[in-house]
Amino acid sequence: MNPMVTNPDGQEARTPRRSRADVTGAALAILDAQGLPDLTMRNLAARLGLQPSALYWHFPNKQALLAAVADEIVSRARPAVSDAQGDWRDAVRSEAVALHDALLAFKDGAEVVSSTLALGLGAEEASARLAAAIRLGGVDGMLADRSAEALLHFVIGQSWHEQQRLQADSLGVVAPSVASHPDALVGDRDASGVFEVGLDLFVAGLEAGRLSEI
Amino acid sequence: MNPMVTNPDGQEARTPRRSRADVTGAALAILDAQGLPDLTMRNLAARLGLQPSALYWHFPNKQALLAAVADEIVSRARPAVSDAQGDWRDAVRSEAVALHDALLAFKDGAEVVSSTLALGLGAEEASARLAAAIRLGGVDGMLADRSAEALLHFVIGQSWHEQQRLQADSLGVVAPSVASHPDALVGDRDASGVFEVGLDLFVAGLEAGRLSEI
DNA sequence: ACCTGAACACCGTTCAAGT
DNA sequence: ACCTGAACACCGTTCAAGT
Repeated sequence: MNPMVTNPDGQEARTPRRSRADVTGAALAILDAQGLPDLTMRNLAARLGLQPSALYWHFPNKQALLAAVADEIVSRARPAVSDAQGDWRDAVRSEAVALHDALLAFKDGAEVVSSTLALGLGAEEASARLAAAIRLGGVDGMLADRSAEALLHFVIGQSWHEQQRLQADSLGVVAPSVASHPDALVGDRDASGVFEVGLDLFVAGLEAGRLSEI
Repeated sequence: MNPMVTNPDGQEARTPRRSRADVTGAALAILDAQGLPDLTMRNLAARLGLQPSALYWHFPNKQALLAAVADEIVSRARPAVSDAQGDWRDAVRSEAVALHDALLAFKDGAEVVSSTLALGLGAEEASARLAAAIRLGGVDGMLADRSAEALLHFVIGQSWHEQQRLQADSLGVVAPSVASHPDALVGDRDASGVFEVGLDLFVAGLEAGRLSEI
C-alpha cells in the first residue's frame, strides 16, 4: 500500500523497487512452498507487494519468468565429486544425480524445467556438462552430444514422474492398478530404484558402444 | 440451440445425447487440430453443442477427461512387427518406436500423456508391453519392470521435447544459443537422431547387463 | 525507471433446475 | 439420464497514466 518504508531508527528508506532477481526469488519461494499451480502472476505480485501489471515491466510474459526460474533451478545442480580424477562412469553418474537432485529440490521443479527446455535457456548448461562427462569415456563428439541429450530427457522425465507420484499419493488420487501393485514392498514407493536402473543402463550402453565403436 | 434434429427426409430424430466416447473423441479432434492450450472445457462444449457444465456429467473434472484422452492416444500405439519371432532387441525397439510414434501423432500428445502418467491410467499397458519385450532378452522380473519404466520415461520425455521444439520453431521463439548451434546441418532439425541414439544406448545397456548379470 | 488502476477476454467448477 | 442457466472465484495480459 504505502511505498515508503520507515526503519526502526526512524530514518526513511528509499521506496523498495524490485529487481529481476527479486521477482525470480519470490517465484522460487512460491514454487517451493506451494507449487506450480499457485505460482500465478497475481500471487507473485501480492508477495512482492505489487500490482500484477508491474511484473510485466520485469518480464515480457509468464513463460519468460518461468524460464528464469528454471534457469535458477538447474544452475544449482552441483555434482558431488566435481574432481574428474575418478572413473568417467562415475562422472556421468554424478552429473546425472546432481541434476536429478536439483530438480527434486523444488516442488514441481522438473515440470518447470521440462516446460522451458525447448527454449534452450538453462538446460543447455546441464546438457553440456553431461556431454563433457560422457566424452571422458572416449565417445565421439556428435554421438556424445546426442547421448547427453537423451540422458537429459530421461533424467527430467523420470524426475517429473517421481514428483507427480509424490503429489498424487499425498492427494490420495491413485488408480487401483497402481495402488495394488503386487511388487510394491513398502507400498508407497513403487518408483524406488527406477532412476538408478535407468542410469545404469545408460552408462552400460555407453560403455558397450565405446567398445564396439558402432 | 435446438435439441431437435431433422433428417433430410423430414423424419424427426431423437435429441442427440452424447456419450463418454463422443466427448473424448471431440477432445482428441481439438487436440489434433489446435493443441492443448485450446482444449478448454468451454471450447470442447461448444464443439459438442453443449453448455460447459454439461461436460461434468460425463467426467468429474478436466483431469479425468485428459486421462481418458491420454488413454486413447497410448492405446493406438501398435508395434510395426508384432510377431515376436525376431530378435528381442528388435522387439524392444519396435515397442518403443510405436509408443514414440503414437505420442507424436497428436499435437501435444506427449505432454497430455506425461501429465496423466502418475495416475497410472493408460501407460500401464505401454509399460507392460515394454517389460514383456525386455523379458524376452532374459532379464529378471523386477529389473525388467524398472528398465521398462525407465525406458518409458525416456520415450515420453524425448517425444515431448521434440514436440516442444517443433512448436517453438514454428513460433520463431528460439534462444540464440540454440538457433546458432554449429552442429546443426539442416538448421532446424537439431534433435535428429537423439531418440535413436538413446534407444540404442538402452538396448545396449540391457544386453550388457544381461551378460554380466549384475 | 518502476509502478498503479482499470479494464479485457478468458478460465474450471458448482448447483439448482429443467426434460 | 442428460443437459441448461447462471453464477463464483479465479486467470494472463494490455495500456494509459502516475512518480
